[in-house]
Amino acid sequence: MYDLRTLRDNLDPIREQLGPRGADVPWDKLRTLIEQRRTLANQVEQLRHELKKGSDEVATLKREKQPADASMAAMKAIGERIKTIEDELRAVEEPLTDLNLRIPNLPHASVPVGKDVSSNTETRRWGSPPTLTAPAKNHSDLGEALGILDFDRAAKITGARFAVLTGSGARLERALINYMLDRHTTQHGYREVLPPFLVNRSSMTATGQLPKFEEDLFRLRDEDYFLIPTAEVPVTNLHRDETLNENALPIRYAAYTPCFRREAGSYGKDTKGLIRLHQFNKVELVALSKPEQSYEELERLTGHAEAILQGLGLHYRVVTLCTGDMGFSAAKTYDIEVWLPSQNHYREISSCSNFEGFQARRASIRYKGAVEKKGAKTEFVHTLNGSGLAVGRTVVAILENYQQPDGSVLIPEVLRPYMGGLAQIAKS
RNA sequence: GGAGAGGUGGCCGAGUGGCCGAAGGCAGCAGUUUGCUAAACUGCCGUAGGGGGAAACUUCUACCGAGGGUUCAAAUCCCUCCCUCUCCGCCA
Repeated sequence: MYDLRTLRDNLDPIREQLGPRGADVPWDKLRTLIEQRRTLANQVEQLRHELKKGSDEVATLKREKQPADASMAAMKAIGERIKTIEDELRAVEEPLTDLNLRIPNLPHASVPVGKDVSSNTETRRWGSPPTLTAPAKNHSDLGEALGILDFDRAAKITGARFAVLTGSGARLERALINYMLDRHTTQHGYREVLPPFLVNRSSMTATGQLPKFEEDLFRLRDEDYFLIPTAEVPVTNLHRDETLNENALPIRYAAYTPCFRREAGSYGKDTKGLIRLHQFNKVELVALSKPEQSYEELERLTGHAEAILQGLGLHYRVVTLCTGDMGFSAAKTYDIEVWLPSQNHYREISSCSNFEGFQARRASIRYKGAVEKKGAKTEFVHTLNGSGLAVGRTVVAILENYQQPDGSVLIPEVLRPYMGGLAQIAKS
């Protein structure tokens, strides 16, 4: 969503900067609606001014016990005109707001231009792939053989794209959640949040999931509530409709939540295993910062997500997404991709984005200076978030990268305290 | 789920049709007084959008939970929805 005045004055530059991202925006219609809205709103304002003056006259006349019928009749006519024009205004504003909510964010100048994944750029790598003495097995075969993953029963009790973890598998998932949260809260300065997993339509609109991507979400039948696709939604919305004090920034939250996604349009992709599920666990990092510090904050936040992989000893690379591959709300995104031996390539395990003021405008999250300065304007904060990390995919990476020739899996050192000292998952 | 009460500015709280963007108080800011602190006194003190001005500022419009309606005129009357509180029931 854009400020209407900004949009009106910069429609062509915005269109140009969005490039292919703005391909499905009906620009001419948008331009027409903006102009119509302006004209109608001006008319309504003027008429209301007349009405207000006229009504005051009526009040004066009545107080002085003088006849007011003529004024009343005139004002009635104006009132009717206002009503007519207001209806027209509504008929313009509704589609205008809807269109405005469907325009994606502008990419930051440092983002590589391109139309798909082929234009993403690798920014850095850490570590190296493990040396396996036997051919790499994939995580679902390993997990099923170890008796810690059960996809058949998950399909029975729910359906495709769900998983059951049992025994050391369930404990590994829980250990990872705790390890991630502990590091982010005690070493990286985040405040832990445990939010609702269902949110309302306003929250989904504020962070950009709605109105454009409703088919990706699970929605309750009897209430207008949605299952969260990421903790980004409830956590960013903590401060919706608030004006924060400048001193409070930056605000950093870490939240564990399950995430629910319809995965519409991904039929046939990653059908096996834990990679793409309708429900998965994630520890999410969310930050609110002053605009001038948000890119510094993005680097920091990405580093915090990387620190988890480093702690676990997992090889990864960081990729800067190009303009065509970024999500709707993002101004800049780094994907962190972990090495998966069975696939012999990197898979996304975290996505860290700066949304600049895009979500903050939709959510009305602003800040103002601590000391009231003359001309100090209340401004929108910048919002950021990143996975730190997707827990299920971390389990995948551990199973595959730490697999042994006998089918057992070593537990990374840092997790052992969270696993009751367990050093290895073997078939029991 | 049933019954009742209520949502007004940063906070408390008055306002049941017009002179109300809204009394009064608290907090905040500026000043006077004061040996210091405190107190007292005076003034200022909401947000958003449009017009004018280099700016200080000025003017118009909107906003009293949200959205509709009645009326010349709505914080105030009517309808729908949301939220909070109290009691009862149920429940982890």
